[in-house]
Amino acid sequence: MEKTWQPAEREQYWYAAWEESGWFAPAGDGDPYCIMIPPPNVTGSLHMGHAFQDSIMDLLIRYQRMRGSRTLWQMGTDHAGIATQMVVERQLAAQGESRTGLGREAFIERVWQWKTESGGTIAKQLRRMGSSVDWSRERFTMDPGLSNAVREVFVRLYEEGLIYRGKRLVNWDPKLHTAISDLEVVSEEENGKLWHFRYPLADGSGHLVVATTRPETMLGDSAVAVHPGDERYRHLVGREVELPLTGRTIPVVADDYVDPEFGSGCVKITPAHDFNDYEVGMRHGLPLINIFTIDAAINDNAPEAYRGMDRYEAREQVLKDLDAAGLVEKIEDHRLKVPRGDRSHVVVEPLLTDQWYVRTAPLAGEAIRAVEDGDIEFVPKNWENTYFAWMRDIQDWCISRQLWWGHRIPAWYDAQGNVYVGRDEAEVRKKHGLDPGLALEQDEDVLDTWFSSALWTFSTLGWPEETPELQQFHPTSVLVTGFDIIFFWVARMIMMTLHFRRQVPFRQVYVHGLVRDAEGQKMSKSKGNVLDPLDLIDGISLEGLLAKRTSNMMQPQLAKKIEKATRKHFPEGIAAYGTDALRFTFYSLASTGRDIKFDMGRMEGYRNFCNKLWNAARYVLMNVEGRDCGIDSEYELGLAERWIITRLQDAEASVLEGIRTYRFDIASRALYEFVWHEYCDWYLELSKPVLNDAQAGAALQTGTRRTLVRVLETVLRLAHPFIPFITEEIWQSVKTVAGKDGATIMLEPYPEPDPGRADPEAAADVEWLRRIVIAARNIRGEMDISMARRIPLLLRGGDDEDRRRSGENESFLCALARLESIRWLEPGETPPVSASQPVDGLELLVPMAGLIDREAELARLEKQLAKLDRNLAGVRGKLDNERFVANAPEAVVATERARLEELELHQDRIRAQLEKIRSL
RNA sequence: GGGUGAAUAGCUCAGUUGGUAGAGCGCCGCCCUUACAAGGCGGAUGUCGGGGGUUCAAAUCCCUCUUCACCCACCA
Repeated sequence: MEKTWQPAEREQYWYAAWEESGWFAPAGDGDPYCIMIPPPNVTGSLHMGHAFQDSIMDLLIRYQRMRGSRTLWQMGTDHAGIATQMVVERQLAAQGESRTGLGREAFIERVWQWKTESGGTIAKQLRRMGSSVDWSRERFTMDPGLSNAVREVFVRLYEEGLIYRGKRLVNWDPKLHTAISDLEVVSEEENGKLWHFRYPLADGSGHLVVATTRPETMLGDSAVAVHPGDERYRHLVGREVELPLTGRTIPVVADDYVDPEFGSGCVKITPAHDFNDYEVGMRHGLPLINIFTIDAAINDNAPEAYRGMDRYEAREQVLKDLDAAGLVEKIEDHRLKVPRGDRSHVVVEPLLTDQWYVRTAPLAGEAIRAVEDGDIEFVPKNWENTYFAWMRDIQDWCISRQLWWGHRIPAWYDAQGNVYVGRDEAEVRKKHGLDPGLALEQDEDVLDTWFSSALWTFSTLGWPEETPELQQFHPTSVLVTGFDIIFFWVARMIMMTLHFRRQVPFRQVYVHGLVRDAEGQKMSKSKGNVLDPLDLIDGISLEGLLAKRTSNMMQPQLAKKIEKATRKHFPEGIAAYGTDALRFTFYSLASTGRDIKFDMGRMEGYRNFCNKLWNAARYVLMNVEGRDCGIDSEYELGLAERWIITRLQDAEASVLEGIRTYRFDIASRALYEFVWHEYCDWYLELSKPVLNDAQAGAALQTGTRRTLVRVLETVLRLAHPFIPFITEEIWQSVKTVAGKDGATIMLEPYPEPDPGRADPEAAADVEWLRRIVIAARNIRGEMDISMARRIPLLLRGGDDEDRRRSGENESFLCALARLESIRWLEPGETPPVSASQPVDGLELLVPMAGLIDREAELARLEKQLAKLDRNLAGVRGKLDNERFVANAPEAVVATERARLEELELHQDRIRAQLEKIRSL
């Protein structure tokens, strides 16, 4: 084995080997276990969020596979309607072409072409993460099977009256020229103004004042509303006002919607361009005057002077004109929420259009109940509240998009505008008995991407066919996802699946946090703080990283700032840490549901951990290869062996519990702790005196070798779901000496703790041993005595148990504390002047002659004494409190009493030592 | 306006049913002791955001306040 673990070549080698062997596919006849991958954008690339999420899923999958479950990790990608269409449109624009120029068919052809070109990226990257997805079953939301499922669902919902078409006010994205759902609108507070305008009363008897944040919409006003109880304006209700600049008059209406406290208490009502005003308009039978084109420019319904102007241009003009007419009362600064499209980032416009909707309320009831009844369980549980809150107030879902890339809506129109819905045109004609000569046009629109995603758990398994996979793997076991798509995806999957399968889509939803940068900022291209998981795996130079972060920027002016920050955080670029280190970092940071700040320091630590494991394996092999490891021969387990086996059972139990409860931080810490601080720090050290002692019995040495190998082999299996590559690499080297002959660690059984193998006495003895060694090392360390120098140790006090233990473990003590000798003081014997350290009832003494500096020892003892005094004060405080003694459980009081005794003993000893040394 | 989460060592974070505050990184010493310097050994470091309360005992339970983050909601 090399001196350090070199992930670069070996990781890719092993992944290819696993994949070629077909080991990722479901196998065996164990209980089915299935995870559906949240389908990444087919043309996208892996970001830290994916890497995190995929690491978690792969851990669960590998764990289940090793346990013997029939395990399926269903792979697939999403066509990502808007996102993908935007990318291709941008490419076209760069070549001087356009979507509309190409025409629908050619454009879609181009998108498919782009999918073929770039569609492999994410798959390649997933492989680098070690993700053991079943590639043979890979699906795409627009492949024939899934498209069929989409049509089936649409038609059935339509026939059940759960899908309808209607002219409604929707969120319109004027840049992308499509409707978007409420969820795709993000509102942020921005600085704006509140303009107060005077609208003259039609009879010339004065005016009223309206306040607005959007002056240009006044061109579409069809009323002014006041609160019915507002005394100031009661007399105006029912009268008419002149709508400036338009030559129209509009009524004053009374409506509860108005807040008399806000602004002037009069609200201009623009039913075609504001959701609230729309409602008010409906209540009062007001006309809807749409003044915007699909670009949000002024259309022909507005006065001629404004036609063709962009909305912001129109705003300026309206303001100018109103000002000229002397109708501007005042202008105030105002913070307002501005709704923007989550993709285009332009301000969305409420616009009256024909769209398709899913009636969600009837679907929501079951979906709520499934979670209430525990058929679906969120982890952590508090996300259920978020889910409930949204589901109980759910709005109909606008599913049509005016895009070209996506599932075309299976609806056809005749020249009269009659709608026919069916799986295809032939079915429509047949079902409705339409004349073959009747011309039908299919709906131009496509479905919201999330519509097909909502069917993901069952469409990927072959629905509407009742396939064996569907039978076996549905409901799936757990959904691993981010909280940001609970509404977009999780809730809709639950509704659709319950409706069409009468089954939940998954039994658990594990909701993980967001991966943020070291400063807690969201990673985004525009902030230039994005980390590419592959750069962490393979490493990247500073120049490479800078180039990556500052190329193709939407806002090139930020490049300087990004460069500066990047130079600060990564002055030497990024080292190659390997996939295992990255994965382990994710696990260790994945505590319950909170966001994680990605910390390079931690990753370095876990890279070192991999290396530690690697070197432990080197040590083991070095001592074991070609020797008898007791696989089929006589062996004897010494104290250290019985202890490490005991600790291994504990570690296994902790790791399992961590995985079972989705506490990957706990599981990974248990592994780290065991490997580094038990196995390496102590057991490997304890094995040395045995293996190097010519006097030691052969059976004991065999038992030691056996245990070295077997514990290592078990730890590799225990760690494999976390760090698959290095464990496979090492396992291949140790499997033979460990008496194993499997082809791969990934199909070996997962370790299970066996309480019967625990040996509490051995555990206690080694615990004692550790304390003695640490105490001796403490004297050494504090006194700066080199490890090269062996020191004599004197023991005083203690009981028979202490004598037994020291007698049985002399060679361990000498080896680990680098002792020259151990000697018990005879009762009444006066020891030489020594440095000392109490351990329970025992006192360790190291003669000072030639070794220890008087002043240094005095300082050390003073320090210890001060610490003891603090502890003693605490304990005495408790025991002097009568109420504590009276009320606390006896066991707690007893512990404190014992502790007091011990502390006092130590205090006496240290005082005696101090006196003795001072008197020198 | 509602809701959620967070605040613990210089940094990133654990802390299970209340019972002596922990890890990693960083820091300070000493060590190239043949598995590992990506290492070993030893060490220092906290009014557990503030204030109340319950209790013999609170990082932990209750109330309240402050700060930060996020989610939802129609205030022109």
